[in-house]
Parts: sequence; structure tokens; C-alpha cells
Amino acid sequence: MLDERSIRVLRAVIHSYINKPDPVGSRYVTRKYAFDFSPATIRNIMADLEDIGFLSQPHTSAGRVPTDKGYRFYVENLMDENVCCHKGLIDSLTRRLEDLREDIYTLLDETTRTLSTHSHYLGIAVSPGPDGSTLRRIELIPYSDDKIAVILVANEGIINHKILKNNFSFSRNDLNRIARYLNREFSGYTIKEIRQRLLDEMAMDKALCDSLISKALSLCGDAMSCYGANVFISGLTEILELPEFSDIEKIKDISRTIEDKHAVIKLIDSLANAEGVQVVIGAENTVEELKALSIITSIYKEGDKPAGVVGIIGPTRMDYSTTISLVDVTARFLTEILDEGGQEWRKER
Amino acid sequence: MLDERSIRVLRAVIHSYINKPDPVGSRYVTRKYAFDFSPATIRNIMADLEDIGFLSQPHTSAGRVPTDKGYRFYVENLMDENVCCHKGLIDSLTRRLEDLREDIYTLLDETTRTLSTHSHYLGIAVSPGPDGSTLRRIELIPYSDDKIAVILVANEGIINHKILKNNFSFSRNDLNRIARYLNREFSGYTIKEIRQRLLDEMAMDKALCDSLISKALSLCGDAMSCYGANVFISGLTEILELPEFSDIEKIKDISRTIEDKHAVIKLIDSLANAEGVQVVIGAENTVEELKALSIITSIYKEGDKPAGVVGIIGPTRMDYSTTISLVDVTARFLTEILDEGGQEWRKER
DNA sequence: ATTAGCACTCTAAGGTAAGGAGTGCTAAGC
DNA sequence: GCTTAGCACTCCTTACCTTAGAGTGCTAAT
Repeated sequence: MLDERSIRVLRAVIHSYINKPDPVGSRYVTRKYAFDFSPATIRNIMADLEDIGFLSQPHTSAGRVPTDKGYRFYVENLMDENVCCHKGLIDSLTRRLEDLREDIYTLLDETTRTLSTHSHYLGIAVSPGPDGSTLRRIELIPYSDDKIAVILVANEGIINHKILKNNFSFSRNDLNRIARYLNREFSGYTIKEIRQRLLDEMAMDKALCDSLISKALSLCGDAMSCYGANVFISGLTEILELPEFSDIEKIKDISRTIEDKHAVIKLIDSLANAEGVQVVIGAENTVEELKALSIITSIYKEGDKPAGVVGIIGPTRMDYSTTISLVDVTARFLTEILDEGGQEWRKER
Repeated sequence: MLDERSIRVLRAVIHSYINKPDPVGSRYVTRKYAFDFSPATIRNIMADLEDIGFLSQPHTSAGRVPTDKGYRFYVENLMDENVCCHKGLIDSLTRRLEDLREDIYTLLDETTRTLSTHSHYLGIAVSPGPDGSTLRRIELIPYSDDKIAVILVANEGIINHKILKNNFSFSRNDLNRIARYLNREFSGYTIKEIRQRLLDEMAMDKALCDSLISKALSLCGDAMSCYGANVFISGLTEILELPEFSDIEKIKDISRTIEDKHAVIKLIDSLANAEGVQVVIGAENTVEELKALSIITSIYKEGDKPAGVVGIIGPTRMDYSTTISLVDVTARFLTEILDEGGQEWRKER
């Protein structure tokens, strides 16, 4: 489809533009990227690339700028794949996450920080959703006369606590018995499975009436409802430094978007199913406010189950090859950390 | 020091500037604020106010702008105190915090959101520091072969969990015994007191060697170390709308500051000791990046002990009287909510 | 003590011109 | 037939100038 020369030119334009967001002209390309042709020839090639839709001109007498389609082609066909030794990243990840491997919230928070300082874009992470993670223990603690603290300890270091109104006023003894029962019945299952079983058993139990058990089940159900995924985003300071965000309006768009966690979760969820690194470029995005941005994500796993998502949000002219491998490495790193924690538990079980 | 007329002028200038950040001129003051004097007279008065340092001119032929010192005088002497029926605020606080009263983190997060939407500035909150809060229960849960999840349930709905490397490998039975011991010994004391007692007892215990107890104590000590205050900030979108932040550099300053939680905590801590609403105006601030901003805070309490701080960060030309009472009302509201939760517990004890 | 009048200052906005970067096209060269 | 030098053309950017307007400070009159 494209001959060697066109590809060289496209690559040159993209690299130049990634480096500095100024339209790149034919003369500049010949000089900077050591072409054996004159600017005029390059101009012809560029005109062709514009016809295909890979480049565009901000105005008649300006240089060329890559389009989303151009980036897409670049990412899929002509990226340098060899940028994979993120020594610095691995180092700081290891250093910063060493002590956190069991508390996934702090861990993800630190991860986004590290991602953003290394990429100079926004680092994002979504914690494992409720469904996938496996319950280790459930603990019931009397909190006040009519309230109970329920603590769910799941895999991946997730600990979720919740304080519930207790309509039945259990004694401490009751609570212990309920806790023992719940642990016997449910630990080792995923939250999703437990929810399902709760539904089943409560349907059955309607007739049957060991009231303590049915109360226990309803308690457990309450505890697991609205136990949602968490979003972490950091690096606003980083992207404020980028020339494309010298316009306040763009910053407003972004800040609006990232303050609305629901929107982010929805966005990320749509990418959470595919294996490997996902790249969404500019207008491919479904969220209006982010159509000027690119998103690179990858899932991390716990054992063999997908757990959550990490990634980076940056301008469309981002340094794809570096950033993609950055995200890739980070996701693998997280998977590894979670595995270490998980193995012990699986062994124990 | 100042005659009636000067005060009227100062108030007029400040009100006008708060409303719209344009230098205000003598003619405008006479017209808008119905003075019986000519612009020339007002000019003379303004010149006097400038001499005292309450007003200043951006440039020779511009109107006047209040200085930090001017705001200070305004806040201390001439503010309308009567803006105190924040019906809307109370309503949305009540509505949004109804179900959260036992989980202080979510509660504070929602509080900052509410504060920022109502004030259109940044809402901030700092959760109770470790020292003041009272331990209700401590719970030890085996997490994996060599790790223990320690869960501290404190007053004010704080639940803090932490996963510790367990160097002694306790059996589940040991853990239960340790937990029972710790609860008997320490529940009802503040974290600060417990830390102190731990130090004392461990010094004594060096000779004495009921090893389980000494291990328990060291475990407890670990759990309580680095259990720090948490900062919540929201409303970036709000302040982006303000005309004074049309300059990117200012936004950078702010975003740098609020991404650095340590700096914020340090800042807030310096205000946490005084009773009532604290107002820091512009350059009175010690943090370089915030010298263009004002900070209004108030402590909220749990029982009679100061628990944490809530407040608002905004431009120096903020609407002090409204904002101050907003913060005041919010702090009282939090105190009330925490009290409801606390009373039950104190009764039970 | 107050104020009308006036000269003066400074900014913000608009308009024009020059400079420059880059293009597309054409015609000549290899 | 592909390449390229040359050239006219377009459009943005910048600087500079001008003008209008808002506001001041001073002075002299009330």
C-alpha cells in the first residue's frame, strides 16, 4: 500500500511532531532526517499521505500534522518495538511498591504516580472490581449498639470495610457464630459466586427458617453490595507542562472528566476485556471530552483472572512506543506482585 | 482610625472586587454604591486608603484593588456577620452524608465535594490524625503464611487496616489470644496514649519475658506506626472557572501544591490548634505557592477533642463572609454527626 | 471641605505592514 | 518518467502604531 519512502516520511513527520507539536514542513524533514531527496519531492509524498488521510494541514501554508488515522497506522505497523528496557521504571516501581504489595489501594496509587512521572502524562489505575476477587475472610465486629463493622478480606490485598445498620441487634456471640458460618461457607469463592449463592440460598431459605443463618446471609449480602471498583489518577501537574494544554479550556475538559470517577470507570471498563495493551487514539474514543487524547491501557491479573486496569492518558501525539511498553511493563509488574501474594494463599488453602 | 466614610468606601471597593476582579474606580463607586459625594471626593478617600495600605493600584491610571491588609481589616472589622442561613448547604450535606456517618473517609470526601460546589472554591478536609482518636477494637486476622492483617477500629468511624509481615508466625489461636489481650488493655484509650504505654511497657518488659505479650506489643506498635492523617481536596473544576485562574502558571502552582499531600497537611496542621474559624489571607500564608490564595479553615471535634480540619481554599478576593460561615456551618455539622456516632459508643462503654 | 475641570497616564483593542515559513505548480534536467 | 529548481501564492505571526476609554491627581473655584 505504501512504498518504503512514504513510510520513512510518515515516520519522520510523526517522530518530529511527537517531539515538538509544530507542523512539520518538507524542508525540515529533508534536513533533519537526512533524506536524499529535495523538499519538493518530499512535498509530493506528503501530499499523497494527506490524500490517504495520514497527515493533515492546519491551514494551507503550514506544514503537516499526523492525523489519528496516521497514528493508528504508525502504532500498528511502524513502531519501534525495541524500547523495552525501562530500567528506571522497574527500579522505582520496585523501590516504591516493595512494602505495599498487600494493600492494593496504596499500591495502585503509587503506581499511577510512578507512571505519570515516567511518562509525563496522566497515570491511571482501576482497582479490581468486586466480582473477580476471592474472599479470604469475613470478619464481623460490633461497632456500636446498632451497628456492625463488616470487614471483607479478599485476595490481592483488598480489604473492604463497611459499617452496617444492624436491625436485629446481635450479641457478640451471635456475631462470632455468624462469622464462623460465613467463613466456612464462602471463603475461597469469588464475590460474584457468593452473590449468586446468596440469591439462591435466600430464595430457598424463605421457607426454611434458621433465623440466624438467614440473618447472616442478609448481612453478608448487604456487605457485598456497592463494593465497587476504585479509580486512581495522578499527574495533572505533568500534563500542565505540555504545550497542548496551554489552553485553559482543554484543562477544564480533562479536569471535569477525571473528577467524575464514574465516567472514567465506564471508559476503562470498555477496554478491560481484551488481552494485552490497548491503544485508543483520539477520536476513536467514545467520551467527548477525551477525543483530543489517547489512552493506553493494559489489564493486570491476579493468578489467571483479570483483576484491574492500569494505563496512561496523554495527548494524541504521545510517544506511543515508549508509553506502550511502559504500560506493558507496569501491568506485568503488578501481575507479578499480586501473584507472589496470591500463591501463598492458594498454597495455604 | 478610620472615619465612617472611608469605611463605606473600603467596603464598597471590596464588595465590588469580590464580585468581579476588575480594579474599581471612583466614578463607579459613587454611582453603584449611591454616595452623596462626587468622584473627586471618593478619589481623595481612596488615596488615603491607599496610603494606609488597604488599597493599591495595578498601575497609575487604573482603579483600586484591595490588598491583603485591606481584606484582613475587612474580615476583622466590617464583615456582614449575618449570612448564616446556609439552607442549601445544610440540606445537601444532610442528604449526602446521611448514610456515611460511620465511615469518615467517604464522609470527608463528600464534604469537600459539597463545600466546593457551594463555594465554587477548593474544598479541603483533613481526617483526624492518629493521636487524638480513641481505639475501639483491634482485630487480628491471619492473611497468609507470614502476614497478618491488623484492623484498628477507632472512634469517628475510622477503620484502619494494615498488613504486617509476621516474623514470629503465630497460630490462629495465638492471634485470638493476643487480640483479646490488646483489646482488654488498650480499647478506650487514644492512639497517642497507647503509643506512650507501649513505649513504657516495652522498656519494662525487656527483662520480664512473657514472650507472647511482648510480641503482641510489638505487633501493636507496628500497626500504629505511620497511621497518618488523610487529605481530601476537590473542586479543581470549580476554580478553573474563576477569571484569576485563566493564567496557566497559577493553575500549575495550585495543582503542584495539592498533589503534594505532605505540604497540605503541614499547612493545615499549623491552623489546627486554634478554636473557631481561621482565616489566612494571601501573603500571610507561609507556603510560597499559595501566597495568592486565602485559606479558611475550622476544626471539627469528636466529643470535646479536636478531630480534624475542614476548609476552603480560594482566591484572596473570596467572598469572606459567606465562605467563613459556610466553613463554620460545615465544621459544626461534622462535629454533630461525629457526636451522634460517639454517644452510642460512650454509653455502651 | 467639596467639587468641577483638565491634563496626564496607562491599558486594551484594532488595524496595518513586514517577515517568514511552507505550499503547489510548472517547467526543466537527469 | 521521476526528480528538482524556481516562483508565485497563501497564511500565520509578530511587531508596531494608533485610537478610545477609563481613571487618576492636581488645581482652582465654590
